[in-house]
Amino acid sequence: MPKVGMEPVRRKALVDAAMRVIGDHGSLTVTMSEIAKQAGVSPALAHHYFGSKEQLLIETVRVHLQRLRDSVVTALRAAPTPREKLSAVIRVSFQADQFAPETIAAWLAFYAEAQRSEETRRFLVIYARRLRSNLVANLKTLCPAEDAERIAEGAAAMIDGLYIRQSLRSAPISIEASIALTDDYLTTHLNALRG
Amino acid sequence: MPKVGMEPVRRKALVDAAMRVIGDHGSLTVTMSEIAKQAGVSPALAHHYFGSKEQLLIETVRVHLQRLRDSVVTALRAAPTPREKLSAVIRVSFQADQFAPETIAAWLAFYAEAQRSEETRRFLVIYARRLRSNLVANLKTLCPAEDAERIAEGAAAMIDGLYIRQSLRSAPISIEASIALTDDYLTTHLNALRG
DNA sequence: TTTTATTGATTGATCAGTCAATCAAAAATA
DNA sequence: TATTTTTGATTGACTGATCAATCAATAAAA
Repeated sequence: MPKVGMEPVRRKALVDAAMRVIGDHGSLTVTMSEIAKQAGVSPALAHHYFGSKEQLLIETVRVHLQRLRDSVVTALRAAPTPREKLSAVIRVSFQADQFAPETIAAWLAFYAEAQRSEETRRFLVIYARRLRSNLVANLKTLCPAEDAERIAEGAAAMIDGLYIRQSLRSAPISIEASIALTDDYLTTHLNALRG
Repeated sequence: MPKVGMEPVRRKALVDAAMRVIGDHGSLTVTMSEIAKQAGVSPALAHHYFGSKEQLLIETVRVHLQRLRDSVVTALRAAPTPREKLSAVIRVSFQADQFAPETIAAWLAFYAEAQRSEETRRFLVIYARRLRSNLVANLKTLCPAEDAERIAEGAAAMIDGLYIRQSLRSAPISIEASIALTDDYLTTHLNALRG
């Protein structure tokens, strides 16, 4: 059985398994056994590669935020104009896989975890900053800097809010509607500035 | 020591203690011992009155949502016009005690818990519906019903989003700024409808 | 032989929940 | 009023379950 070079394979499998289990469970109070089982290995192996449960969870946040970041970068490259880049940022936030109930449940759990884990908090802060800075940078080409900051703050809040509200699954709003609502926010406020 | 009629006193003390411990801890993974200690009683007594940890936590959500509701009702009564009622709803959401880091941490934990506890989820759904319906009712007097629904959705999302973003404590935005941002959202969108 | 991958078995800690016992106020009774 | 009974309040000690983490052992590749 034992083949050399399994480490990266196992690490990826465990990180993916963690995300899935956390999403299903809707909480970070998952056991190493559950995660390991989902990844098809023994709990001991998970400890072998990650040292502790906390490290595995931190790595899970890190990897998934990295993937999200890659999506944003790709989407930004594909959008030619600032206004289209703004829409692209919004669209990525509401991508199908991001909007899946288990994904939202997992992110929610990470937000809660950030209250205790400084490292988790750091990752989420970086994500929040990046979202904001992407919005501000493109807004600045369309309106004064001061307004750009304010509108970005509102848009970021709306994205996070729409996202969180999905987690309750009451009056669930579609991906399209969420995108439209946020996009409309930008359009209306930019128009208001022109008088 | 033992006096009769302690039950309501103890229940309140335990519910308040739970909220405080959860807020400090930033998570629902708190022990009955911690809560009981904070309330100044033995863990056994907490079990005596609430039966289980889950019941105590559910009661904690219920009580605090009830208090929030009372604040809203009072604020709505005091506001004379629909437009002022809208601002009142927004203002209550960002009240000083609501905006305290521990309070936000606690609500975040409850949102996460709602993924698993059907009863917790029910309470939060009711809160979300009530917020939405308060907004819609007053917006309808100022614009067509269809627009009212849309604007309410956006405002509710923005409120939740601004709230959640405070939990990361990065680029923290003041109470006043949060209120202003949300209020501005309403004003701008209502104006846009008038052409 | 040395190194890497892997696991079963075990340990130690933590915790929710239980229970029997205690204490004092209130109610009933003499 | 004095005495007994009942009841609510309260806790310390205990139990059983869960789980993260460890470790020694095994198996295969290098």
